[in-house]
Amino acid sequence: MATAKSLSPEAWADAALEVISEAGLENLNVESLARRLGVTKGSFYWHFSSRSSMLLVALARWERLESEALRVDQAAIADPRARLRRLLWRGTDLILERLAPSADSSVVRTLTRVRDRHIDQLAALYRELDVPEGLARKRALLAYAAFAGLNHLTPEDAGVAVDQLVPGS
Amino acid sequence: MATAKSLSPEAWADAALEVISEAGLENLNVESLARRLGVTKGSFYWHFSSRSSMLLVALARWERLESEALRVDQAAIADPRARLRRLLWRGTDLILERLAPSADSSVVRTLTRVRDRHIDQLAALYRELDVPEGLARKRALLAYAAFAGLNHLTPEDAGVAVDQLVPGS
DNA sequence: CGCAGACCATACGGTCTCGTATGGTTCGCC
DNA sequence: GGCGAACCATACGAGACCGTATGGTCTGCG
Repeated sequence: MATAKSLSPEAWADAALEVISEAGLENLNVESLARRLGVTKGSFYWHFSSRSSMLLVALARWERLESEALRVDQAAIADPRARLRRLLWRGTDLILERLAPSADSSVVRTLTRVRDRHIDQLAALYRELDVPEGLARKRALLAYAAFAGLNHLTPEDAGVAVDQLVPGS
Repeated sequence: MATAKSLSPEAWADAALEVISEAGLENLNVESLARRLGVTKGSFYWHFSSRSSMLLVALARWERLESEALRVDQAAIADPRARLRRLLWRGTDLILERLAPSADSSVVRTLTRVRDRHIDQLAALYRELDVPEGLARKRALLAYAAFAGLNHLTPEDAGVAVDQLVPGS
């Protein structure tokens, strides 16, 4: 069974992010999270002072991992068009979608930062694709709106939408 | 004080839709809803058998009102471009946004119907604007993705995004 | 008048979840 | 060997919410 002798805060954060991705933030509760890790609440409240403090750690971890994964992902693609397409598909990230409807202020702050980074990155890509300066940001805004709404379409339809956001394809 | 002598199911449904628009579906609970209407739970459970049955009524009412309001709205605008622009701005409907993250099956069914109507309407408008048949539906899908993601932008940025979805403007 | 039913208040039981209290086990280290 | 801290189990209290039970009030109507 490989009974891991001890749990780290990161293990809890990762499990929390899994739950958020699968069932949304409102279904993230301490006891089911503990069960998922094979322990009980006693363990949770040893590692964290409250549910919300754990959420802070999980959010910070997600922001860091998301940013890093995006960086690596983008760096591995030479063609700007392919890079743009890849970035757009990240709109279907489930955690992003599940976090969006939250009114929690720490969630909102995190999402705002991530959003701004995404928009900036989209604008940079359009500039790299020879879209004139003024238009690049406008295109980025349109692309981001679609990016944020992609999961409301079927994957095939989402593909059709993404295609139209990649110039000359 | 104009103490309304009696409450109708529609009054409950309207109040529920307000709460959903303001605070989301997960914050819609019977007692606070009753307080908003100046009564107690006793009244609620006389009019409805359960919270979920009331939600069904509210959803049906929303779908009907939304559809009717859209029809009237569109019929009053002659220019197809203005009509398209107006339709796109409906993506910022708060109820639509607040309902989207729900996993409730009746909510999902309602939203699917509304979505399909919106996409069809977008496609029809693009055709009316002389966009070739095959492209019209593609444009509609892109427009809908953006439509669904508009509230993730500031109003000004949303305006910039919408502009790019209206041909020849 | 007086009754019946519509409409609402109040009080209660049940469930879920957070957080606390407290006790048990394991492991490094003197 | 024994001590202390890390780590976890178990049991409990508190609050939010759903739904039920039951009783009160008002109104139309025979």
